[in-house]
Amino acid sequence: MAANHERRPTSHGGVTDAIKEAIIRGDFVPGQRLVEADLSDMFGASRAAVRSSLLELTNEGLVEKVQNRGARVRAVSLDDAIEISEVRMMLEALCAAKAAEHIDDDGIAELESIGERMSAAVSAGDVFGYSRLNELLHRRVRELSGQRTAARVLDRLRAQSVRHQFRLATQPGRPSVSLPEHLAIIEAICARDTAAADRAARRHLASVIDALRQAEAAEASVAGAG
Amino acid sequence: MAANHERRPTSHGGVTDAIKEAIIRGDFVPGQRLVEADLSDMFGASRAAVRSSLLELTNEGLVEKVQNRGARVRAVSLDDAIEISEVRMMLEALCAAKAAEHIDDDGIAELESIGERMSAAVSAGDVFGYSRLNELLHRRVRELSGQRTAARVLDRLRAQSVRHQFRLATQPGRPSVSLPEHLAIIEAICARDTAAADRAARRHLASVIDALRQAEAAEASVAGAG
DNA sequence: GCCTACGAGATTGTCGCCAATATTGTGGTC
DNA sequence: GACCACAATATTGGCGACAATCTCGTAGGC
Repeated sequence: MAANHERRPTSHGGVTDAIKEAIIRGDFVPGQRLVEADLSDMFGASRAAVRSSLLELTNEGLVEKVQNRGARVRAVSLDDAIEISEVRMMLEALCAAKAAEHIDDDGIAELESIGERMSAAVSAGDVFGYSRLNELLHRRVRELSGQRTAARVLDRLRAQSVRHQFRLATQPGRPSVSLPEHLAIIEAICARDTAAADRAARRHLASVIDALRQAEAAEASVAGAG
Repeated sequence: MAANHERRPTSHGGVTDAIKEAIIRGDFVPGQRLVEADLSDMFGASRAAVRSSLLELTNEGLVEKVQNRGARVRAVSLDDAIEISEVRMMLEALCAAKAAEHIDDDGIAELESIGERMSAAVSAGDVFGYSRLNELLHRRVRELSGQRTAARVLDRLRAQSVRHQFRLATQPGRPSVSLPEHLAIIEAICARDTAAADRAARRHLASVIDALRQAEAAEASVAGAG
């Protein structure tokens, strides 16, 4: 298993999405070589299509290419993840504030529904469901903000850091820390309080960075002890 | 002049840079169609090279491609420019704060030198020189911050908005508004005052957004009167 | 006179081949 | 026994040609 990339997208966009998904899902691990001919067989596309897809994904920060030495899945270090989270802190705060400004009644109902489902998922210990709601919440806030420039950047950064994101989500005790932060963001946006939304988003991302730093420290001590 | 794109880069990177420069310099105007065969002749490269360059520049937000309908130079609207400036406000503030944290004596000397030259350029009415120093200052702050993720994003956004940037710079009276803002950023960073650097960068970008909005209003009234 | 269907030209999308470069394995020499 | 030069292989980079698609002009029909 872990490999059912046997569609026939043939064309550029399809191959790009397929490879992107495979990287995000973890079918291709960080550092793994991506040989054009192999991908070409795997997805049933021409080498040219694979080639342009690889170029596009390089621009998105998901793969790294070296002249005449091929492409590999980009390995996002913990330092990179922290940098990404710092940028996200700024931009998610911007989007949260904008969302608070522009939100309508339908949006409020939707966000509140997401909040309730998140609480339920955490109560039920449904880590995976909570993780998906987490992603949904962040995406909806980005969309509701109407700030497409920031949304595009955040999309890319999120794709780059899914692995760290997921590791954090499965960390024991993490959901009970992040849930109230998420609820605070929802509450602020639904109250149309831009300043509070900004602060809540900042606090949440600061907490993410803290958690990453702790993971870094834990890993270092394990490495030292092992 | 306005057209001496007759190098022979042949390879991908060279063509990409050449087209990018041509767009940034204004040799290709917003909305202009970019026909692959024409570019291929113009730069002496194969169509495949031009093609991959166009794809890369699409990802950078400098050109827009439509399926089977070709590529055009992206026309960045005033609304787009304001969005971009909003994102820049967040990220330049982050970089300024980080720069204030990490800066060493050499960096301080360099920034102060840039500040002095900016003052001199404004005194002398050297708009073009001031504009170049402006870009230099922002770039050095990005680099000194050590935040490569933010720096990469800012690089792209800046390339997208050069046209608006330039129009602002040539607006009469604008330098005397932006100079003290720039000097405040330099002073805060050199004093290693992260909070002040953050505020100064925010204030500067807020002023840019204001200027853009005024340009929007002025244009609307001209359009209404004409 | 206007609308629709068709066709010629232009432009992009895709593919397979060949050359250039890096990597790996082998043999020889000190 | 280890190091270096060289050749074989694997992989990427670049190019030209062909097919698919779109645009625009033209002719025919209502």
